[in-house]
Amino acid sequence: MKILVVDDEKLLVKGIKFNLETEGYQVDTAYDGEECVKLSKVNEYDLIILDLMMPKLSGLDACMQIREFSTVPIIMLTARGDDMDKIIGFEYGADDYITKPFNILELKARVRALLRRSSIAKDLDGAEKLTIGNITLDYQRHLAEKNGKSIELTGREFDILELFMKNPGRVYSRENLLNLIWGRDYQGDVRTVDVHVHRLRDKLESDPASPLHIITKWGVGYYFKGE
Amino acid sequence: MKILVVDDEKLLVKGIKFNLETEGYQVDTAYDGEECVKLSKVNEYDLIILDLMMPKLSGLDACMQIREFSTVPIIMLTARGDDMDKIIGFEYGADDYITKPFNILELKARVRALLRRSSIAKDLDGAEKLTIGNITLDYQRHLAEKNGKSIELTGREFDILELFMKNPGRVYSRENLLNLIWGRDYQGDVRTVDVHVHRLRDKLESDPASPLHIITKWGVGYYFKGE
DNA sequence: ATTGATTTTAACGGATTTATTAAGTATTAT
DNA sequence: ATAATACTTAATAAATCCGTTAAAATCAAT
Repeated sequence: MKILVVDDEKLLVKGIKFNLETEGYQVDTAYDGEECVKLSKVNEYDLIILDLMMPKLSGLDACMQIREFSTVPIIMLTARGDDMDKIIGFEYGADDYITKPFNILELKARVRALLRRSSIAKDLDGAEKLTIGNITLDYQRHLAEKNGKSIELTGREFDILELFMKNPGRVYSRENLLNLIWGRDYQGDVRTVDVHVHRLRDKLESDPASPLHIITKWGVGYYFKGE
Repeated sequence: MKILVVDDEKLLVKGIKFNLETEGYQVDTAYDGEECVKLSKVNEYDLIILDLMMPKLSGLDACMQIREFSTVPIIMLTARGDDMDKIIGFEYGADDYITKPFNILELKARVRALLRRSSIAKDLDGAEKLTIGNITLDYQRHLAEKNGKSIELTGREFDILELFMKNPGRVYSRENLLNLIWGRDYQGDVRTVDVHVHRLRDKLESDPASPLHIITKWGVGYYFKGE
């Protein structure tokens, strides 16, 4: 398991590196956002730990750039109070966050949890698949499967379903989805989301009128239910 | 709330103890690292305040030893300049630190912050949750849980329950609730509150007619009771 | 016990949110 | 360039929630 640790406080980076290495992980380090993006383009990391405040390129920007080409799990490090709201909303594509100063045991626990969660993605024969309940997402063929049957998905449909399936149960507002899937600078109608969800249901649900997997949280948004 | 204060300056320890006791905390004291570790093995402290420089066993070593068996929040006391790097950088497991000489008000504030933090916690899935007694509010799934069972809540219901659970025992008048949840300028009937409370009870209480959690303070309002 | 005030409960209609459909625009492939 | 596919917008229908009302039940005090 290969982890990249990025922070401009070199001592902190060394501390984390040391701790994670004793856990048996292979750890690379970087000290600013640019280096982080560069490294993660070249290497296949299983996890990235990323500080929010950094020179050259902030953690949030780095996170967004990485998300352009990778779905690697990212843990954000933040000072208490920072831009907490935005991070908690996970609008930038981070998977988890920890507030500084933190307890190294907590960091280890979260690293373990995220790696376990995402390791489901890389299946048996190296085939990149994500399965929740009786629905499987096939990354290589870029489609979904349900009870063995293939379901063709368009680009947007695939992205939405992937986000949902990576965090089953978690409710995403329409604004959330626009930010995460369409991008933060997208200036479109929120109702667009409804239509895409509708088409996803048409393809995925046995009875689209009373969906079992893509569920509406009234007044809030949508979420994915495993089974 | 039980706090352990450890420092070899006995006067300082007594001062802190006195101040924290006036805040309503129960305070134990120790004067070296060994005693600190021994005491924290026997007692369930909610917080430990630990000096860096101490005879027998330094604060850092004590901190590490405690971390072997406990995740209790720890605040380190350090002289300015001390081994700051190690505390900030190498993460021996302290949750916060204060440099001596310090202002007692600041210490109190940090104690409060650390103790409060433990109530709104994230579980290993990174989910934000607020738990009081056997009822849990799950922010990401936007619902409540009771004894492991999920309870769907509407928008208003969620807001009311959140306010209640953030201040258990505190009584809110109907006017209070209208101001806090509906907004200061809302011009509606106060009976609306009754109806929402009723619906909440229907979902949350085993026997809604004799509620255990959302309690009526007759002639005053409603409050939340943990267990 | 009776009375008056307060709270609980149930039901209804309006308001808001979501689902559905269809038509228009953009993108991609041939 | 044309056709096919994907995406967005807009309009209408359906579902859900919310606030009001009024009657029933409960409580506190005389």
